Amino acid sequence: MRKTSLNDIAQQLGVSKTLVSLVLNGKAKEHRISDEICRKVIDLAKELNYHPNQIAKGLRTGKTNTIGLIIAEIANPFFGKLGREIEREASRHGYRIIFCSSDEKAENAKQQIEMLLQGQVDGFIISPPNGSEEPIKLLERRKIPYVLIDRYFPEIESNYVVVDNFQASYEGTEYMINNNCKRIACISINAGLVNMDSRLDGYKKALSDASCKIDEDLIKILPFSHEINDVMKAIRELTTNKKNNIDAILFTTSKVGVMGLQCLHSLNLKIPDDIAVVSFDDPDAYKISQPPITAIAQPLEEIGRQSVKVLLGAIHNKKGKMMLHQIMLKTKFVIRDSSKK
Amino acid sequence: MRKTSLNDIAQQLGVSKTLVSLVLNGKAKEHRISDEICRKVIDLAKELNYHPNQIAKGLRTGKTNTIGLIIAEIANPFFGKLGREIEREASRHGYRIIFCSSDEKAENAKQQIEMLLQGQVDGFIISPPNGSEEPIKLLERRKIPYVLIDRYFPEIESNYVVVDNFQASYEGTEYMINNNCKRIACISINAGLVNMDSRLDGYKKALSDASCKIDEDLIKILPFSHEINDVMKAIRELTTNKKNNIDAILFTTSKVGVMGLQCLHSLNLKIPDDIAVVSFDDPDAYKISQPPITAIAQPLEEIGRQSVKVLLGAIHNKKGKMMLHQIMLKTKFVIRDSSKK
DNA sequence: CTGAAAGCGCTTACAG
DNA sequence: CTGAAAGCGCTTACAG
Repeated sequence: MRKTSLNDIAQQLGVSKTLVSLVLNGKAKEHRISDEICRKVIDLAKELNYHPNQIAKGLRTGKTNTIGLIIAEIANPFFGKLGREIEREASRHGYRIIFCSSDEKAENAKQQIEMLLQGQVDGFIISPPNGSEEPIKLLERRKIPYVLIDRYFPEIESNYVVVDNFQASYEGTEYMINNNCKRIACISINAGLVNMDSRLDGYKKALSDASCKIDEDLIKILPFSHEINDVMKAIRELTTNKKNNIDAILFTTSKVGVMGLQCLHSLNLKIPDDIAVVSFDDPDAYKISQPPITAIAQPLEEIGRQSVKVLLGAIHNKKGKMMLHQIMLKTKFVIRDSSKK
Repeated sequence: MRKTSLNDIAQQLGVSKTLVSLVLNGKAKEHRISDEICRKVIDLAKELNYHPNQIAKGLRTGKTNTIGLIIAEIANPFFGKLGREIEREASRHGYRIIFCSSDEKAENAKQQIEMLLQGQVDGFIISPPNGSEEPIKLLERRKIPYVLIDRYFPEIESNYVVVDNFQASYEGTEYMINNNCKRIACISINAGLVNMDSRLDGYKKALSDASCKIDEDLIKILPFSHEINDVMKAIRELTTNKKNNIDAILFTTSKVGVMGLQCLHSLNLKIPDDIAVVSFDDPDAYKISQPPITAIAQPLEEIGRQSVKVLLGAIHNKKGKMMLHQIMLKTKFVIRDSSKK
């Protein structure tokens, strides 16, 4: 049972492929094709269960209706949920998603971008790892539509959709200060990426605005690829050294946060009495945690929606003036029991 | 900056496209093409940063090096992690992944399969929703390589990679029985799907083998698309009705389990003292839960690996005899504090 | 109102 | 050892 092609329909009807193509693409009117033939073509197409070969169409038109999504890790719930939203919005517009997990490695992202550049996607949504400026610039040079999410490179003028990390972090830190936390530590990752740096800056600014000392010993930056023992080491250093004397932690990602909670539990530290906790992101785990964890929730649906919208705008507008869309969304501060002293 | 094509290389070198294609596809030897030309072609290709257009290649060869992955929900951590493993293994073999979330709706899966059937993928890995026999049979008729994961249809002779749900469920239930649980409830979903039915059967068999009564009132089956209030309703019914008198719950998925834990907490029921808990799957949330949740962990890496392997086997073997691969893997029972009475 | 023809960028018999 | 040609399944000027 071979797939039916345009030609099959044309031959059975004794008309040209041109005609069939025109009709099936809804261009019958503008070419004033007779209603009778129109109907015949449409009926037969349905009968033969005709679906145009997208590959052939893609080769001819240069459009694939496919978006390349490059994120850190689809297994990371943050990106999983974001991916779902992106898929949902893309699907509304007839686009499919090819996804690649970069593991936050620039080399991976580079290879993945180059691979998908080979005529397979109409554009990219990318959460660029540290050091991946080069492949992004390549997209720029080649005039491939793309939009960055979660972070961006200040030195590259590109479309992006991010959240206001500085403000979010400021708010979370300020809340802890107002809840009588005196020595607030911060465990973060990925130094150098603009989103993470902003989170750190927001934390510092909140402290200094409240006339709290910024103690570099209370700031732990983990390597890009961190595992639970990295988090454990950081927490041990923070909690065993008496002079640190911490009573709260801000986790700047849920991946770190989830691991951090495991560590705190295994060290028998009580939340929030011993250590108050606020974390970026809002995975399921935070809702069922005892106590539930105060979260800085990102508007995943909105990020997904906007990034697809901006990308499709760029795809359809390729020839027109490239308008830059740089969108910064608000996070939502979800207060739960982990941050109450 | 247009992409360089085969023709560009051929023209600059004054040779034919044939030659260039042959060389770049590593068929120089078997066509005894001179080393000198070989080198020239390869060097120029590198210099021009040539990458073959996969779409054109796909049209010609009928191969896209792309796998269609249809799962319930990429935002569901179980499928997210599984997706990651599938991506990893596929990537090792030079394959990309287009993913679609069916939301467990047969109609969605059908549309997604039909869409990707239009020449876009070489094969499918599918977690088929209830009632999606028809599109699966379509693949069968069209001789499209595919492999089912997580569940299968007993009446369709297909490749699949699943876990031994009966045994897993039996083991979890048996463990609770041996831990002095007398009245073990089961909250499940998706009646009719073979994996869920097996989980229920395993639960029942363990009870009857231990001479415990199977009380249908203790079995709650939620609709396909369940939200937390469905779970809440079930748990309320189980716990408020005195004659139910339950002291343990088996959750047959982590999605239900995570919601269930939220409900138990909000009802102020203590785990494991009031209610012991065992759940299928092992999301992060179970590790940081207090107490940590006893889990029936699925071998995600193995499922991912095997499903890709089986699929690629089928793709490469298309003409050969279709050997059926039906793989059933063992789960891992991870005992934690939630199930100790 | 309709069709013949070119071409998207490849691969692959076929011929020499 | 190398090349001309056909063709994958479409779309789209162009011509009438």
